[in-house]
Amino acid sequence: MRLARRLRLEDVAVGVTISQLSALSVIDAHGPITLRDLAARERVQPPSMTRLVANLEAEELIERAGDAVDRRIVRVNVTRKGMQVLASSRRRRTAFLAAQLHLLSADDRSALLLALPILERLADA
Amino acid sequence: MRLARRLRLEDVAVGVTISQLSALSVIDAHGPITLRDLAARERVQPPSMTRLVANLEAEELIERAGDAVDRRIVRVNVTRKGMQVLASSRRRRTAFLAAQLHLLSADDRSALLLALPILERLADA
DNA sequence: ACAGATGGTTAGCTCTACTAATTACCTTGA
DNA sequence: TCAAGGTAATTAGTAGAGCTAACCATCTGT
Repeated sequence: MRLARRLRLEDVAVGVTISQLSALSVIDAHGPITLRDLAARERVQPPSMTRLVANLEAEELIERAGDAVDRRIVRVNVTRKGMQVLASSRRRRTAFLAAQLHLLSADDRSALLLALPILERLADA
Repeated sequence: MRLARRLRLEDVAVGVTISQLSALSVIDAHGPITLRDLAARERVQPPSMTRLVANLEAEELIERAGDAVDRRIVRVNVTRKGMQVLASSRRRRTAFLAAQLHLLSADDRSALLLALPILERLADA
C-alpha cells in the first residue's frame, strides 16, 4: 500500500494518474484495441474503463475510432500527445529506478534481476 | 496496477479494504499510535487518515483513546474484533501466497527469498 | 424476424486521496 | 502572563477509480 502510494506520486507531475498511464501503455502496446479487451487486460469492469478512456480522451491522449464492420465496437488509439506523455513518463520512471538501483550493491542488483521474471509471472497469475 | 487490483480482490471477502487493513496492521504493530504518526507511516495526509480511522471505528475494529497529557492528541488501538479481522486476513493471505509459491520451482523460491529483503528496502526508501 | 448475446454507456454508490480552512489545544518568548 | 505562533485533528469540498444494476444499440443464429 505504501509502495503503491509512493509510485502514484511519481506521475502527478506529468498530469496523469497511474491508472491512466497503465491503460495508455496497454493501448500503445496493443494497437487499436476495443474497450472490452482493454478492460479485461486491466482487470477492470467495462464501466470503469469507459470513464478512464473518457478522461484520457478529454486530455487528448487517445482517440476513438469506430469499427467499420461491427458498429457497436469502439477502438482506441494513442495520439501523438499521448505518445509524448508516455515517453516522458517512461523517462521519469527509468531515471527514478536507475537512481534507486544505483544505491544497491552489485549482489543485490543481480538478486533482483533473478527475481524479476518470477515476480512478473506471479503478478500475471 | 494490475497487481494492485488483484490484491484488492483478496480482501473484499473480509469486508475490509486494503487501505484499512494496512492501517490496521500498523496500529497493531505500533501500539496506541496518534493519527498523525499513523498518517505519516502510511504516507497519507492527516485528513485521509481521519476518514480511514472513522471507518475502522464505525466497524469497531479500532477504538480511540484520548491522551491524558496533550488533549489534542487522539490515539488508536486495535479492538478484539480488529485482531480477529487481522488474523483472518493474514490467514487468507498466507494461504494465497503459499498456493502461489507452491507453483514455483525450488530455484525460483530461493531467488525470491533472496530478493525479498532488498525489495522491502526499496519499498521503504 | 426476432430472441438472445455482446459492446458500450449511464446512473448511482463507496472508498481513497488531495488541499484549504477551522477548531482546539499547547508552548514559548517578550 | 498572556498573546502569538505552532501542532493535532477535523470539516468541507473536489476528483479519481472501482463496483453493480439497468439500459441502449447492434449483431447473430435459429
